[in-house]
Amino acid sequence: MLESPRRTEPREPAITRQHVTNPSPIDADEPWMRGLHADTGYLLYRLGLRSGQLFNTFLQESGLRLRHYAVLRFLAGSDGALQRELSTRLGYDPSAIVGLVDDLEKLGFAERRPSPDDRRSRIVVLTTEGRAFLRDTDEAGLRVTNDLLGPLDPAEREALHGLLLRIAGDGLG
Amino acid sequence: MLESPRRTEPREPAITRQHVTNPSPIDADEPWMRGLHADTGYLLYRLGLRSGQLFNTFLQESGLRLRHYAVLRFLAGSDGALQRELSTRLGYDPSAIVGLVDDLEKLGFAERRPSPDDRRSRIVVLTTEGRAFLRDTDEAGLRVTNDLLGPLDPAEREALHGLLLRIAGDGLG
DNA sequence: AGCAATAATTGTTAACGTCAATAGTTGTTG
DNA sequence: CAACAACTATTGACGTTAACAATTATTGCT
Repeated sequence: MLESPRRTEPREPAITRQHVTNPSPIDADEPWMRGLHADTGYLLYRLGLRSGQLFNTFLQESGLRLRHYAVLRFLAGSDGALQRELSTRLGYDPSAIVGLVDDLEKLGFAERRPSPDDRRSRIVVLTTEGRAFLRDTDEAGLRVTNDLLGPLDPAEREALHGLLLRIAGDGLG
Repeated sequence: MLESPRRTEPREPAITRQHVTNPSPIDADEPWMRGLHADTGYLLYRLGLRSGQLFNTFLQESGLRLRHYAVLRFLAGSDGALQRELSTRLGYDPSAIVGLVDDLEKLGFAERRPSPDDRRSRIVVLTTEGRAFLRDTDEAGLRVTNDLLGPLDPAEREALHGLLLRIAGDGLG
C-alpha cells in the first residue's frame, strides 16, 4: 500500500461557483479523450460534475445550493420527514442536515415541528412558500437539463433518462 | 432575490471517502422519488456523485484521489503535457495542479521535465511506473463501472455510453 | 431504576477552492 | 534594443466546507 500523498483521506469536492478555469470542451475524438472517457463510470462522474455546476449556477440566484434543493425535493414528496431520515436517504451527515434545515427555515421554506411520539425527533415539513419556490426552480432545472442534453434529440433524451433511472433504481442508490 | 442563507457563494463538494451515511437505495417507485428524479440533469448529478464515490473508494487504497487519476489519465493519452494544459483541460486551478503533480512525482508516477522551447513551462510526463499503476487501476475502474451499471445488459451499457459521450462531446465540456 | 441506544446538535479539525502576489521568462512594440 | 505587457509555475493567505467526535436530551429495554 502506498503512502498517502498528503497524509489525508481522499476526498473529492466537486462543484464550484463558476469554475473560474472552465474545462475546455470535451472532444471524444482526441486521443487523450479515448483513454479518459473510455470508462462509463468515470464519464458519468465527469458529467455529473458538470450537471451539478449548471444546477448550482441556476440555484445560486436564490442563495441556495444543490443540497438544499435535494432536501426540499425530498420534503415535497413526503409531507414531513425526520432529519435522520433526510440524512440516510440523501446521504448527508446528520450534522450537515442541521445547517441545511436551519437555512431553509430561515428562508421560510421549511419548518421544524415537534414529533408527537418522540420528543427527540423533529419533523421537517415544507411550507407553502417552500412549495412555491420549488415550483419556480423546477423551471430552472428544466433549462439546465436542456442545456446539458443539447445534442440529444427527444427520443434519445427519453432513452437516456430511462437508462439512468434503471441504474438509480438498483441497490446502489 | 433572496438572501444567501450562509452569506456565502454556493458550492457543492461531493465525493467523500466512504460516505459514512450512505444513501439508501433509490427506489424510483417511491412518491418522493418521482419528483426528485424526474429531472434528467439532477439524476445525472446524483449518479455522478455515486460513481465518484465508488471510484474514490477503489482509488483510496493507493492513496490517490480522483483528481490524481484524472491527471494520470490525461498524461497517458498525450505523452507530455504542460501544467497549464492540465489546468484548462481538466478544469482545475493552476495552483491545484502544482500539488497534484507534486504528489504524483513523489510517488514516482510522473516527472517534470524542462520544456526545450520555453523555459517557463514544465512538461509533465508519465513514468513507466505511472503507466503500470494506471493499468492496474483501470481494472478497478472496470469493477466500479460494473457495480454501477449492474442492472443494464451489455447492449444497454453500450447505448448509455454512447449517449453520455454525445453529451460530453458537445460544447459544454 | 439503571443502562444502552437514538435524534439532534455543537464544536473541532483538516482539506479545499479561490484569489492575490511573486519570480522567472517570453514576446512585442515604440 | 530597451521597456513593457503577457504568460508559466508557484507560493501564500483567506474563507468555506465536510468529516468526525463529543454532548444533550430522550427513549426503550430488562
